Amino acid sequence: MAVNETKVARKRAWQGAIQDADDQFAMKRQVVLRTAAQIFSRRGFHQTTLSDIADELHIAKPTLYHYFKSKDEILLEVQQAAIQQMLEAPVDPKANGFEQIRGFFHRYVEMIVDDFGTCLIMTGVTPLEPGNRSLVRKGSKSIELILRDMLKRGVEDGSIAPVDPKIAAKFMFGALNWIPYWYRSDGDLDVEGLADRAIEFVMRGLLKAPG
Amino acid sequence: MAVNETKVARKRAWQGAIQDADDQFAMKRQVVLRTAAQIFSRRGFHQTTLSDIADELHIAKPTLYHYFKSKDEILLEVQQAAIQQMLEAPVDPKANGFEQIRGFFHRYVEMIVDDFGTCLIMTGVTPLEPGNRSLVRKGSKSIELILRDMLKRGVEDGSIAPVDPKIAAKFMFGALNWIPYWYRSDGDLDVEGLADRAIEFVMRGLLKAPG
DNA sequence: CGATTATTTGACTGTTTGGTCAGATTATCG
DNA sequence: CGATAATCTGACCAAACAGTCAAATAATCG
Repeated sequence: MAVNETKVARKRAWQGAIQDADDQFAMKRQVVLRTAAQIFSRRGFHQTTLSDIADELHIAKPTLYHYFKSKDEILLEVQQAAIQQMLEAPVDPKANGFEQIRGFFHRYVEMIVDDFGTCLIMTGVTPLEPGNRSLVRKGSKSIELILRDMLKRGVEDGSIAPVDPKIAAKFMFGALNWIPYWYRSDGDLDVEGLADRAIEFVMRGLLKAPG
Repeated sequence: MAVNETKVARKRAWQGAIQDADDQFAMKRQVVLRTAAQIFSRRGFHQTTLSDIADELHIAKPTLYHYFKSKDEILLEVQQAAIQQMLEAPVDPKANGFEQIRGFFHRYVEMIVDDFGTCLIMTGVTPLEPGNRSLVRKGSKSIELILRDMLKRGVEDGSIAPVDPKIAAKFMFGALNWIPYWYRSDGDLDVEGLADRAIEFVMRGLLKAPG
């Protein structure tokens, strides 16, 4: 049963059965973050108590405070992880706009179906305290600006049709950001297939010569 | 100042200055729902206290319980209102799939930029208690099925390109559902303009003969 | 007017839950 | 082993907040 496998894996991860891990502390933090991200996404931030997270990990609530200073910090780190995954992705500087955009969306879909990315979208930034909220907003904005620049580049180098980068980016992100609300990775469509479909849908409007 | 105008209007509405209204009770309920929807969308359901809503209306918290039996019921009615707005919209049975879809999206954009629709999307159903959550999910599903049927019709009557109605609908709704997260009706783009852009983006993938 | 009903509210309660803390347990290492 | 540090936890606290209730006020109507 998949559920029990997950539980076993989680317990093993927590107890440090993975021998070659050097930094237990950092590793356990990661396990907390992943678990929290999953529960936050499923039940919502405010419907999830710290005890819920602790129970899932078979530890006591105060133990969480050994690794994080607040519930808010947990959510912040989850979301920052998702954002960083996008920001540190390499971009081929030699590719034209169209190709860069396709690569960008491929990474974006992968990011967003991951626990952290899903939590970034489904939980949103509203639960965060103002300071942290601004941080995440800033990160999200950076990601958006990357796409906008690629769109501009594509229009200029003629690899895509002339579009308003601001508006186009909004609709495109919308189509992709909604994925966590309906996509289940255990269904017919695997992540690769999803990415293909998503890219096809979202980029059709960018084609110059129709086909 | 727009804010103060809103406040005055709200107070007037509450106090029943609108003379020709017959049913004060029903009217005040509506005012509560609109106000709640706005605050829920802005701050999130759990960040909004009933006192917040009451304060905005210049009434006391217990007064709200004269009109609604719980916070949950308020959210439920807000979301049901949005859904009903879509479900009761007329569909031209003589139009082909393409035209029906365009009309559908136009109404959908109007619904979603409204307080109720925005709250439906931004607050989501997770805060609702299970029974009510199912109700709203069911309504949303009905809306989705309407679009799917139109897509199927369009493919069959040849007015749109052959697409998988299920997947296409998901991406299309995504692009539109994300609107509340970025669109401000007080900016350059008015609702009509937004609807045009949205429909253009979302329907480009449905065009058979390109152009 | 007086009486009946609808509307409103100040004061209160019960519960939930994020967060704390002192002490227990376990691991590390000289 | 013994001591020092890291990890973990049971018991507790304080604040926030949905919801209650008895009583006050306002509206309706004979």
